Amino acid sequence: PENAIMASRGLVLRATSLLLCLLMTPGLAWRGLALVGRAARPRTSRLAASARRTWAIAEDGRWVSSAAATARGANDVGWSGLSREARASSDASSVTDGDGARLAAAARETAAAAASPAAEAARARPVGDFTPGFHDQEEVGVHEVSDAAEARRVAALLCARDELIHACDTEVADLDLGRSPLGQGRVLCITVYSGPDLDVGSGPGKALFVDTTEPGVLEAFKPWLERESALKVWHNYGFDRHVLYNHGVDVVGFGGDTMHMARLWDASRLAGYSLAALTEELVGRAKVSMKEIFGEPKLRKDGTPGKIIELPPLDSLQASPLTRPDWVQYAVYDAKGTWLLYRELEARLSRMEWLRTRSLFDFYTEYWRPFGELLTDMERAGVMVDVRSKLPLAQTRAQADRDAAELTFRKWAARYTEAAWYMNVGSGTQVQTLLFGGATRRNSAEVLPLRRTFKLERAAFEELHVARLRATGHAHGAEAGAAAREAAARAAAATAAAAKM
DNA sequence: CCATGCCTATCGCTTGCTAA
DNA sequence: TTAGCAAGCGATAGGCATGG
Repeated sequence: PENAIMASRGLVLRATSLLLCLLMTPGLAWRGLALVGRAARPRTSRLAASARRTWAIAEDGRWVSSAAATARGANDVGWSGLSREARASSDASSVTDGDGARLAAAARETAAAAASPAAEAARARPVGDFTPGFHDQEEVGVHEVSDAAEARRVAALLCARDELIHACDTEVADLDLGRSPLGQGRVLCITVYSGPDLDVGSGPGKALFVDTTEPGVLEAFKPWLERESALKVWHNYGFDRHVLYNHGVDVVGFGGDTMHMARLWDASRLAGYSLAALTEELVGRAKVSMKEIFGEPKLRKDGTPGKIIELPPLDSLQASPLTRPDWVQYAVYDAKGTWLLYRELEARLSRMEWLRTRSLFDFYTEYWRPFGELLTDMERAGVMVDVRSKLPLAQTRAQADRDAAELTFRKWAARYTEAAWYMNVGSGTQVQTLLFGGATRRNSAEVLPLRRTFKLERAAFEELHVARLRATGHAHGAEAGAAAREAAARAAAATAAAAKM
């Protein structure tokens, strides 16, 4: 249709998980039901809780968690100051080898030692049961690909290893997380882990860090990414496929999506389906978030660090020699995590029966995997919406329907509590008070308040009041307006009186 | 001493989301 | 479908400096 324009790609993207839910077989639905009882298990593991902790440096130079630091009154020894120092010494020791994480850790230790001689002893056994964040993580061996010639060489080697399953991930800059990755986002790097056997010249079992900000590198990898017979597994394939498509790379050779596989394995996970949660739980591999590794406290006007942690632009984390080693480790860690998770989920699904003689992994391979590929095609195409003629009509109709439903609700609610006529029907808190005020929570002794007071804009009040008078047939036209103003004045006087008390 | 302005932190409520 | 969570936002409290 000539007037139709493309819209709502985000809508399609969001429909992905819903569609996957709809695909559930009866067997799966039953499984989901049975798992509800698991809700009682601890939501957060000890590891996850520790990873979320922030760290400070005490006067004696030792690392302490923020809670402990506050208790000692040591939280004023700003850790951002130390972090800068650490980076300065990391710079001084010339970051040239790929051994970034260890180097940065050493730099931090140097800085800590400089802060106090007592730190030397403390360094061997840090306060608490773990060392700070990121450097707890296993270090992944890396083969860096940073120029076109090397990219061509490595991509050719990959093309010769179609028997392997290659786990891939990307890091992306210039992305608005609230919007679809189609048409926005710049791929900074691709990371690949193909198992312990692949050796591209620097030894077996290395992960690849492919720097796509260098000219010609992505082009050199394009043939492998577009190679149907090279099976690549991802965590949330759609996202990576779309951002790569922005660069003219049409990824095919879909080997699997660990997010979808996890959904098939357990469709009712309270912890969700993030790579971090799944790898921690299924392969016992903790992950520290980007914000915790690279976040810096926002400086207040007076220069002292504030409480808000900000993430620098991601392209600068990759480009700066101070952060690049940690960045490479971070990126590669996810690719290896995806590979490990794939293997684990393959094993778990293979142990689950489907059609008596077959397994849920067969089901995944035969149905969900091709459907996963199809879904990304659908997302790419989007949904045609006739914005000029159909959409305004649909909107008008939807709004009228909603207004009518709201009026019905107000009439009903006001029969029980007069003030409910004026409530914000979109507020969960207000609806909760109306329906459950005075009730006791199932899991605790807490009793929901029987009565709560909510603020209301004068204009909104007047509008609702007019609607109320109209609905109850007490007044019409100008009369209603006058009544509303009167009521508003009464309400304002009451509020003022209450404020004085 | 008080008023004022600027700033940050925090609170309560709404909203959107369940991935990245 | 649902509960629970967290981001975002406006309102507000409180710290601090300045100025009369």
